[in-house]
Amino acid sequence: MKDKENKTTKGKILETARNLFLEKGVDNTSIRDISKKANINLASINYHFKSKENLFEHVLQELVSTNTQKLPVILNSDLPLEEKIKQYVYTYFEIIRINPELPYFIVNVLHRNPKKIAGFKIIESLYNTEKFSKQLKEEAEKGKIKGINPYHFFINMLSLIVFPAAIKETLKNRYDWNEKEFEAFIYERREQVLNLLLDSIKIAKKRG
Amino acid sequence: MKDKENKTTKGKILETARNLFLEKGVDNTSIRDISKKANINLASINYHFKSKENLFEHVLQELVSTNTQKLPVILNSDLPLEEKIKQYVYTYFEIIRINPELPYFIVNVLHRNPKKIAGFKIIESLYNTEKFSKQLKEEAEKGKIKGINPYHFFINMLSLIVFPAAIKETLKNRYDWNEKEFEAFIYERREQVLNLLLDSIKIAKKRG
DNA sequence: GTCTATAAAGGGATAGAC
DNA sequence: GTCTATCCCTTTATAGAC
Repeated sequence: MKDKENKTTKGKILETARNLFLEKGVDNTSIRDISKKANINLASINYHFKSKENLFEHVLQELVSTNTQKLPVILNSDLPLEEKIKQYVYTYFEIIRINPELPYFIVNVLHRNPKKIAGFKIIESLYNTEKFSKQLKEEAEKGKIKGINPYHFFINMLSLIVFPAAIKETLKNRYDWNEKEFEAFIYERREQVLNLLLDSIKIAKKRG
Repeated sequence: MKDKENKTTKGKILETARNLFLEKGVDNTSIRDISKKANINLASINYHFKSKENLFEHVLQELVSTNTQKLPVILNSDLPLEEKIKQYVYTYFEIIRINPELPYFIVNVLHRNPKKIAGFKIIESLYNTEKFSKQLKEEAEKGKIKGINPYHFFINMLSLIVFPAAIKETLKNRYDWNEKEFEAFIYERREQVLNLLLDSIKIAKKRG
């Protein structure tokens, strides 16, 4: 993704702003910081993006659409339930592996201005769970899986995948893990989470 | 808790700062905001707390110790495993019910300065899982529960409990829940999470 | 311990020359 | 489209009178 960035002024501003926003948060990054790091004149940034808030919205749109577009596609696909959950979990873990700062960034901006941000189409689509909910309900009715509140199941998925990444630095500090050790933990966690989720809706087989 | 606040200047500053930090975040709250809302002279705040960062640290200490001190006590108690998990889950949900902004606040400040904050004794104690880990391991060796990586189990607990609260406003917006509906969802979730956690380590009984 | 006043720095944004 | 210069506001923090 970063390699494809065209090196126009606009592109350079977006790239630098994205990196700084992810690293330090939107409110702790000034357009002067961006100006310095990108080597682009301060007034030029305002010329291209009109305001910091507008620049932030562009960065958010680009970040979310580039990184998470696969998730709603999977959720709304016609895949069988188990395969769907597997792909969703694996894809989400891979997104976070590539972009480890994303979970905290999203949690942060969602809280900054919930009404506004939650209304963004691109954010809304992440929580498009209608088809998935219907699928869970139907499979339960067929007796293939345990009955479960689909909202809870979806939020279980989200929580188990996203939260550890959002407190990554704290876990590393607390348990004295270096980056490699943390990565190994997360890699192992991928299977762990998938199994937990699948087991939680699995109906115990009769022995025989 | 809030009722016990003594109405000294220092107490009023702490209370107002806490409310504003929880509501808007530390970086979006100025000491001027605190000054206005508490009706206390700006210079007086700096007289009592020396700097905003120092005030923040006092607020954090007070918030965490007041609200979460029960959690490490439960985790390090001699309760049987199942009862321990139950009390931990229930207590955590109750803490969040009383103080719904706490999860986001903690996630936020943990990320602001991870090295410094994670080093606070009061924060460290929240992640004191040695005794609990040992207990999980021993029960597994006795064949009472499934073997599981204790870190994963602990982080599963944390994630399932804390994350939904950290994105509360987004969930409310997305699914058109009012405060009451969200509370009902979380109340229901409490059982859901507890069962999920207990089931995940339960060994299937042989039929007989 | 509380007040007014102000220093000193940093922030977003724009005017106007090129 | 890019530059310098600057406006104007907010912020943290402190000096010094009371």
